[in-house]
Amino acid sequence: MPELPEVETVRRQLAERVTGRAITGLEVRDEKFSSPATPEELAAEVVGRRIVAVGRRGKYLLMRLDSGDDFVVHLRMTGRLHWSAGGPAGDERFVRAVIGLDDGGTLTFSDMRRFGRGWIVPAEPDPEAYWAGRVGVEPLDPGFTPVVLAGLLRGRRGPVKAVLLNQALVAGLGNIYADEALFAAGVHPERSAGDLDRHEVARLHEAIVDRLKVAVEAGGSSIDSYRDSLGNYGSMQDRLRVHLHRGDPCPRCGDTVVKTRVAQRGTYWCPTCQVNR
DNA sequence: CGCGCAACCTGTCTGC
DNA sequence: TGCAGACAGGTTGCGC
Repeated sequence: MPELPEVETVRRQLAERVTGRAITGLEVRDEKFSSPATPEELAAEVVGRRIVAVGRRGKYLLMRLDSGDDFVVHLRMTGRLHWSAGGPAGDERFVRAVIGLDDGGTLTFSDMRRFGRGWIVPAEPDPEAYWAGRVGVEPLDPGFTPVVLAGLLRGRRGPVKAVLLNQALVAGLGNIYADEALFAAGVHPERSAGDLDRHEVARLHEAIVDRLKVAVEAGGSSIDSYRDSLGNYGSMQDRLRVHLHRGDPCPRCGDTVVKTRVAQRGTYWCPTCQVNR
């Protein structure tokens, strides 16, 4: 499922290919894509506009338009944004929207489960107010430090994994990289967030940054449906240490990786390396 | 405010 | 073999 590394991979590819292009058409094939706005309302904001930059906030992909507005796309679980030099691409059954570009290229949004959306965050009056309640610190920005992480964990009694999944606190971690970061840090996913000592917080901070950086370099994890914007697989799925590895030996100690439910999510961890003290 | 949980979807897996 | 139900998980919204 697309998390920060997958969205960042798509962002980099699109930045190279669509920056400077004008949007010549928006064909919405599934009205859920633009909802609650109508397809006509969304098209009115994007058609004729030029894409001046491609950015990212957590798992949100942002195409900055020359109007100053952001055309935001969220892939949710099974969304794909596919760029092609010619016409629409991707699995015809699941194509939800087709964006035409002035060089003849096409961005095709497909999404089996129909959770993904595209919408406008207007430049006025205050886009930051829109993001403030949704996305927290960017874990690959210099502003993400052990002290900042400690502040986010402080006073919270819920499981530390729930904090990592909360986009309003740390932006971009999902179920895959939360599991991987907790394993790399040697922290049990159900540890009460506020109970971590400063050494554990430091290890967790380092693990989050490291796992995300490695995953970005690997082009993300292609589990189930994820492909990048050129239709290629990532390779991080081959380097996951515990996620999806129930029953396999822990790569560190050899004990058996287990799967339980934490924060309403399937959670993979090592009972020896991640002790809930 | 913090936390848990249902809902949104549909293809695939699991168990009887 | 077939079919019902569980499962997958990012985000929103509601209830306590």
